Amino acid sequence: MLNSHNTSPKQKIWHIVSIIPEGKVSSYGKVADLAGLPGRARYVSTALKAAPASLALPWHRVINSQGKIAFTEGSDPFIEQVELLRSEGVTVVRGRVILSEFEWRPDIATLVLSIPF
DNA sequence: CGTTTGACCCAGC
DNA sequence: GGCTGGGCCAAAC
Repeated sequence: MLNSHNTSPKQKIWHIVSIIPEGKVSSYGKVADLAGLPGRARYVSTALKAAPASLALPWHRVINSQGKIAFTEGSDPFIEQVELLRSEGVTVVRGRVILSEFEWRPDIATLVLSIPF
């Protein structure tokens, strides 16, 4: 068995976020699901906030289930997220991303092989 | 300690 | 599209 017992919930979340491809986005709830924490979307935001900068996570690729940026519109982090997304080719209109076009849809096999827990 | 907060989500109007 | 109520629960107070 893999090391599921020594991987903390935060580490699992950080790992899932780390494998979201450039130019794609995922949602808090989806990240929670993939990390084995269904129903814990809220905790994903907590974990991202607590993530060490040294991990250099692509946190900007995580938005809400409606395709919208979760930060208050016009706030500094909101603006930063829009810029980061646009810099990698993701279209953002009024704080929203068209999920049908940019949502990350990993195939199961690739996903399993890229998750160490 | 008890209470509130929050980068959330979904079903059901 | 919007609003509500309920679920979620670690962190911050």
